[in-house]
Amino acid sequence: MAKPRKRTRIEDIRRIELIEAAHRVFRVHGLGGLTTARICAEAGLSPGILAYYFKGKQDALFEMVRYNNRILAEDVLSRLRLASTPWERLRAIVEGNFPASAYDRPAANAWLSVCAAAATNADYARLQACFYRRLASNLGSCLRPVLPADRTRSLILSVGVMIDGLWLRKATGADLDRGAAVDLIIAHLLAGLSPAETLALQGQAALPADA
Amino acid sequence: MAKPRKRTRIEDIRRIELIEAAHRVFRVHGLGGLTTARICAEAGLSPGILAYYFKGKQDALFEMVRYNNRILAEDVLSRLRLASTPWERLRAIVEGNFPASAYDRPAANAWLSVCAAAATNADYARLQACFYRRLASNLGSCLRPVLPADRTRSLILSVGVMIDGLWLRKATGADLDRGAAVDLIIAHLLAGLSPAETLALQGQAALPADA
DNA sequence: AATAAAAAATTGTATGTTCATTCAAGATTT
DNA sequence: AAATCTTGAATGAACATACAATTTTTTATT
Repeated sequence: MAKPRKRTRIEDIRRIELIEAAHRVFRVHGLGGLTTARICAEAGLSPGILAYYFKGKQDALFEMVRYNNRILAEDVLSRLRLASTPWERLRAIVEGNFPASAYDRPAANAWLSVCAAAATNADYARLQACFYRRLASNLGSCLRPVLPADRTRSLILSVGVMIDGLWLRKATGADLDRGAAVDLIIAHLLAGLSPAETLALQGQAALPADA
Repeated sequence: MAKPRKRTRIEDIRRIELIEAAHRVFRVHGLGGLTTARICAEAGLSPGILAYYFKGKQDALFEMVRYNNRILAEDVLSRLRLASTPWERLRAIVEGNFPASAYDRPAANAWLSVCAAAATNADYARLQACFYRRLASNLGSCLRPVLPADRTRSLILSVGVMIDGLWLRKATGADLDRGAAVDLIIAHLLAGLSPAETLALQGQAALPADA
């Protein structure tokens, strides 16, 4: 097998510059308005450069969506590290899905356009599946120790559905802020739990906090 | 003012044929794969004809989305006519938002791509706003007579959010059928209502059924 | 009814635009 | 001077739209 060529410093820098430029354009114009020319212009480079550092537009976009997902995932992770009870972990997961810096209309639209594109783009679909799997796994680790399996499954679904719905509503211009979104989901959780279950979630750390 | 020319029979027929053809292509390929050529081919006509009956592609697409919305709205309406208690009406609204004939992956994707496009297309945005307004108004007419204003508002929001989320999940290929979707929302409603409120909704028709 | 004239409907091609991608040439760094 | 990086223009594909030519339907006239 061919020894993979060691990356130049510049190559790494430019790739990141282009990915971040694409991300900025993406957040404003969505997937539809994302042209190679615009990305390069945003990065302050000439239009041909994109093909030099990426296999093509699709390749660059894919890296950009990964970059976007990583930001979300890290927000959740950093919040999880501060949580000690399952209930705090639950809250951390929900809050992490509405980052203060990203829960706005352009971002919601951008995310929506990726969901729509996932229908015909296997790479996007894979990223999305991975995203959902992580969310389900995170929620499950909080709920499973306290709730019966079917209740756990149903809450994982309904919380996931509400997160999606709240992002979609944001994309349509709904007058919702991060706090309202989180509150709605927390209220939904509380309504679906018995007092005893709530106490169990709040009172004891069913798993080590840094698992 | 000019007397509006009476429409030829053929003109009406062709417009509907083209709209329905567009709708079929739309359901399979989403907004992205919707080209004038494909629409005309699907209708069994030649590529130039679209410009004859519509101002352009955008015009045809707009009519097609309206057509799509009308199908949904009529499903809800016909169910509402059969309902006599507020609870039945509530259920009718929820079920009407997941028509047996349309809650499938292609349709969900198509709908998603319209939501994404609404970000940059004022016409789509207007249709969408109208759609949400009707949903909120329908739900409100059931809940308002029984619940305090803030509870009503919050349930209108959460049910709407769940409907959106369930469609979005469907678009990503989630293994959900119509029944599961409806059940999830009904369960959410029940969890959010006190026994007395549930009884009030089930027991008396707070408004005439055909209002 | 028959026929001619006009209007409407339809076709298929041509045109222009947008955009991703390619590449030869030039600039910069190693 | 060799390797790497960058440019800007050229190429070509996909597509909406415009339109001249042709066919079909309707209307008017005898």
